[in-house]
Amino acid sequence: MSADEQHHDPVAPAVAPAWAGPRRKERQPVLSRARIVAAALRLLDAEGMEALSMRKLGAEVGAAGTSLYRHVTGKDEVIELVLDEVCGELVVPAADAPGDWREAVSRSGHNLRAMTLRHPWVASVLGQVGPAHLGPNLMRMSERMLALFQTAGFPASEAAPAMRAVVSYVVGATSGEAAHLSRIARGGLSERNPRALRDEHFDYGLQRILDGLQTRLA
Amino acid sequence: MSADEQHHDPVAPAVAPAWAGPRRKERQPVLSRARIVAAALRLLDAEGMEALSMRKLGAEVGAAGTSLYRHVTGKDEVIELVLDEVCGELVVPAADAPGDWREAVSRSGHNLRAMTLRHPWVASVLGQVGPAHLGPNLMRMSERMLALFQTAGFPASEAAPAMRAVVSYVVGATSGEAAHLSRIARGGLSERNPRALRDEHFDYGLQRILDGLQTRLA
DNA sequence: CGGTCGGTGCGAACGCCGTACGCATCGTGC
DNA sequence: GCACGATGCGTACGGCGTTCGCACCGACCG
Repeated sequence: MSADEQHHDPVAPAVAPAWAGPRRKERQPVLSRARIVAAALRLLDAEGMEALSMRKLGAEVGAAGTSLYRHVTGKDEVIELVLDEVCGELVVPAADAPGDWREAVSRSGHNLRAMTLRHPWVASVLGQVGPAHLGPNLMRMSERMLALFQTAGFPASEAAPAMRAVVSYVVGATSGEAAHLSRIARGGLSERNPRALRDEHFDYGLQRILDGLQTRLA
Repeated sequence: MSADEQHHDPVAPAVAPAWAGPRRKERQPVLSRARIVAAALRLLDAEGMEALSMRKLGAEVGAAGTSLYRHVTGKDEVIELVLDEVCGELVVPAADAPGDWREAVSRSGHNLRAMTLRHPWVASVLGQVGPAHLGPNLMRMSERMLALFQTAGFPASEAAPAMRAVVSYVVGATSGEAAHLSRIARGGLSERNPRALRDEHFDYGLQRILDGLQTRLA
């Protein structure tokens, strides 16, 4: 056999392996940024934040851990990329869409919460990193939401603080929930609060914030 | 030399070291839970969450890293303990104190924020762990704050969600600030927002939530 | 007073981590 | 046909959390 598919293995047996036929399995896809963040997302959703290591991530894409560094500067960048990836799932209504601002902001808040509960590791990332350099997806959502407040009639100096208030509440409320879910998933305790009750509590706080913001529009 | 102060060193020289006199330096204070959490708090405040390692913590108390395990089950417990320690700094007014509920809750929120900004690593802990098993200090503060809402006249089913709304906002808003501060401290960028502006934005959101809650008391 | 015995500090070691580096390989443009 | 950049990877380094067994010490019991 030509020694071109088992390149320099120090303990390789001398016999020719039968699978020597197709030069490399299917090297078509190999490595790429997109493939890496997809694998990282799979790993994080399946096993949580502290299960993400460069070696495991390499195995997930079918490569050695150190190969990733050809495409990514390090673990931090992987986390930034995958965070922005899930931010692509966010939905916030356009500012010029029909319907009142309150409904639109409420939906956006629920959507942000739903995304974070789908990917509970997001809470850990936000705690550690904060949006260090917020990616394009997160930036886009941020701007869309700000537009919601601006067209609702909030004065220029208040639109941003108002948006921050809503987002802060959602992030804070959801962090607690996500940590709770992670603990459950990691085999800790059993589900205590039925889902409906958590939903109700979350919406209660969100509506109170919207009540408070609405008084500023009079 | 009596081999009782350099117990079993495989490459020890045969000559008697001169410093054999005072058997151990001053072994008076040695190790204890309190000493360990105090050292951990010092380390965390000085260098942040990811600088906390059992070895460094051991060095901080003047011991080997592995010695800590005689007093503490592991790193997680250290974090739980030190988190509850700083929660002892929290101040929330008594429910039967004079003054309106709104002022009391507002003060409590500002106090919680101030504590977290004094110890920015708290945000990381809340993100990762959530109050896993909330310690006695945190529990005490939680109950005091709940009492504030109950005596304010919130119906029994609303007092807890109302409290959670306020706490969630404060935690969410402060996490972002703390991450920002940590990045600044770690030498990243320069202070961009003056402190006063951040204070103002935080208070804006807090007051809007209180506005919203107040409407429920009519 | 001698002996034993639980509590305590610690060195060594295991397995994992993030990452730097140099080598082998491969596809591609001259 | 060949040189060269891009790419995958084995190796290695330093650090991490944690376990384990040994040395030591004070206290208690005879």
